[in-house]
Amino acid sequence: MVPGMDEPIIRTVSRGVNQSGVRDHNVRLLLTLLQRHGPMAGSDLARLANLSPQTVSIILREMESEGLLARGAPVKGKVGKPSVPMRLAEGGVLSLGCKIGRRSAVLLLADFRGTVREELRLTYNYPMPEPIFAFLRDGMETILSKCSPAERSRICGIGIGTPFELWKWSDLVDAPAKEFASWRHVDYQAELARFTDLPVQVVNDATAGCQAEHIYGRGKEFRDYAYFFIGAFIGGGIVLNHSVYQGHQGNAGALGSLRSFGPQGESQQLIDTASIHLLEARLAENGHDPRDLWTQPQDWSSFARFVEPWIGRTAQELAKASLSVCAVIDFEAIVIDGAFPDAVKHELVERTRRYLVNQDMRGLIAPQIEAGVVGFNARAIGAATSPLFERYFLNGNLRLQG
Amino acid sequence: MVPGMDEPIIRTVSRGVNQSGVRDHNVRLLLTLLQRHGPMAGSDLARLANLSPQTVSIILREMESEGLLARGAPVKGKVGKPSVPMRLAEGGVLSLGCKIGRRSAVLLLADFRGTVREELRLTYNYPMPEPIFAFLRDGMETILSKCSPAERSRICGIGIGTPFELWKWSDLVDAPAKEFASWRHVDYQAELARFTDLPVQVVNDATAGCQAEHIYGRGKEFRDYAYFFIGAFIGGGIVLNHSVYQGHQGNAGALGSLRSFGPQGESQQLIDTASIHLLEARLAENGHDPRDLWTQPQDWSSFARFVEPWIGRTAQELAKASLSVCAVIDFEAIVIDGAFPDAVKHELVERTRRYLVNQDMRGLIAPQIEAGVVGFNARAIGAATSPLFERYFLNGNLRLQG
DNA sequence: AATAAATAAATAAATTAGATTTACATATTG
DNA sequence: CAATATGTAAATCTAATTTATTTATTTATT
Repeated sequence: MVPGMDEPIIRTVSRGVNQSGVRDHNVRLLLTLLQRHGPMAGSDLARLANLSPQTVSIILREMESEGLLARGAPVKGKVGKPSVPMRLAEGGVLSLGCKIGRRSAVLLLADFRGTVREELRLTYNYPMPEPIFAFLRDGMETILSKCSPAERSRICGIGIGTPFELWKWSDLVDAPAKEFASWRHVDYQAELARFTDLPVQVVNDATAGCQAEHIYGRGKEFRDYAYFFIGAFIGGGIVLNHSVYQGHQGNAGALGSLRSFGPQGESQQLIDTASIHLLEARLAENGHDPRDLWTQPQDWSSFARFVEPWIGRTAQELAKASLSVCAVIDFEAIVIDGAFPDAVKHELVERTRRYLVNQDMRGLIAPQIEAGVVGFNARAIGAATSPLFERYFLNGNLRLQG
Repeated sequence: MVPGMDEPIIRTVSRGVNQSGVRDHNVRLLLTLLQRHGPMAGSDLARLANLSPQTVSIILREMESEGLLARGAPVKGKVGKPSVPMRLAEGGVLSLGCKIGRRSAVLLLADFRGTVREELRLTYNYPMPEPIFAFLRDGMETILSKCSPAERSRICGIGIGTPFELWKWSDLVDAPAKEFASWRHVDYQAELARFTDLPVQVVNDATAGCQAEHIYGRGKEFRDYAYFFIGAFIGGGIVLNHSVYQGHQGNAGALGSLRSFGPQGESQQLIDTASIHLLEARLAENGHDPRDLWTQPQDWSSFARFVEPWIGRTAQELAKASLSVCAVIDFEAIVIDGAFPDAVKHELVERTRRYLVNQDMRGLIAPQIEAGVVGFNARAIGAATSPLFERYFLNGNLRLQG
């Protein structure tokens, strides 16, 4: 049995449970445990899940016969019968992810272990619906044509990561306001339905990044954390109870909208004080081409003169923002990632930690400040996980539909 | 940790489900639905819970025979057999709640429909463990002695609502630092175990207020909201997915620690800029007795000269704080309550609404600003609900154990 | 080195819990 | 009286647990 169903129903608190619900839950639980902890024997899964070995055995054999799980080499060296570790099968489930950003859109195909199989990119001066949907249509055709029929049948959906209320961005991205307003009425489901039958999930782009870090990166280390993704504009995501929380309207973790203060004490938002577009502007002012930031993603050394003060300012803002979010939820950690070189990321994290200790922490529990590991493609990879969670994994928190 | 315990055990996502787990869930679900929606027929419950009428029937009869539910008069006037509305039985479950505050402690006995049966109060200049535990011991004896044996057996626990890290308050409450530090190592479970076998839950006081508003007040109207309780010091709680979220360490909703700014632009916390102790200080400066604020809880008209500007300042702070929290979670609403007259509360809410529209709301969804209805006793009533949730109601979010 | 004992894993068979389905009695409206 | 909805008894079904068995291995003993 594949745990998912044709018409995904929101799991509200107010839902009764019956036997098939139990099985669905337990199947998802075992898949989720294998995803989080890596290959494991049935006996270990039974202990971890608090299920009887027999129940686990039955579910594992079923999933194995469906091709979702693969059998590892028996582990010897301990007393007793050798255990057979089970793992998520390579290519057992595939999904598509798309990220729509300030400078580029990415479409990729990944499997449920996080391996990216194909990746396509479209760059632009500012995003517009028509070229992006054309890119998706052609891109999907390209990608699907490389898949065997068996592989194609294992693709469980496509996730789109896009900023919240993109249509309000026209001034930020120097796009003609009128033309740009067409984003307002874009219906992703409807547009994609023109050329694909796959289920479509729409997620906030930074929340998608958070999702990627959560399942393929450092997220598993923490129960509750806030995630900052610093791209052209800073965004965020939040994790509660080991699950990404999207929020009622999909706008939880809108960390770019946290209050901040400009140099003259005027009220600003984090997006105005801790984003790469500030660095772009500084480069442009000084006669450099800001697009080099994106074309040389792992080497910003030629701009060091501008990058250094930007890191300082950004770290200061992140330290304050970290405490603001910890007043709302007692996060264990703050995870910072972004579209910048690893060296920049680690310097930023280090300095944020140093600024943090100087803050007023009365009534708060200081969070750990940690660097994310997924990096550039986090948003697209995370978008691809949405269909997986919809059908195969367990998500403790409610999620949006569609 | 206060609202928590030494080793918090957590119900993780990673738990398998079996038949008895299913029954437990469904029983709690029906109780929770009756609590939230009021009396209802089995047929309605079945539709709402998405369970078969038969399942609901069996569970209802069982709970009725246990005395948890009572049968209402059959409802006629519609085609078909009249339906029999079932309701939470008066006194079906009882619990104790205690709030420890700046100026007073309260102990009360309530039933699971929210009716307060007994209420005792202890006032002091500042809270200290010994007199408070003595008050609890004597108070419980007083209250229990008025109960029949049957009633006593229906008391399912005691909840304690107390501020986080109380021992750090000595300067705020003008208590001798050394003596006050004894709060640090207080173990509520152990202290109460000296004179009662009831299970003890410790919760943050403002979170308890939130819990009370959530189940007996306006909370049911919203799926996600932040709650401010303005007492001597401001505190908060948060609700996600129709359930109070306490957080990993019990310190979620530490809204008093939100960043704010003093008159000279210096960094402060909301607790310093939006609490009743500011008003107390102003009264004291002007030769009034600040304790009158607490002894005349429904009439502050004699201090109008000071109350009026305090409301203005507080509303301004609340408006900013509201948006800060909405950047973390896309709350539908902000609910404001406190230990002040209803007239003050409504003026505060009204003015917060007006200030809100002048804020920078880019990237955010404006929350509704609403007044809570539980008021003064919210924290103690809410504390009493903790044992109820532990045993009888459904809480979508994980909670701390112990 | 050969063999027996102990241990852990995996699974088949029997049992059990609790949900759903089916069928029906009942009380009401129109 | 027909239609309709509620509420429950009996039968059925799903998926869990429990009990018992097989299997592969390590460890101790001869």
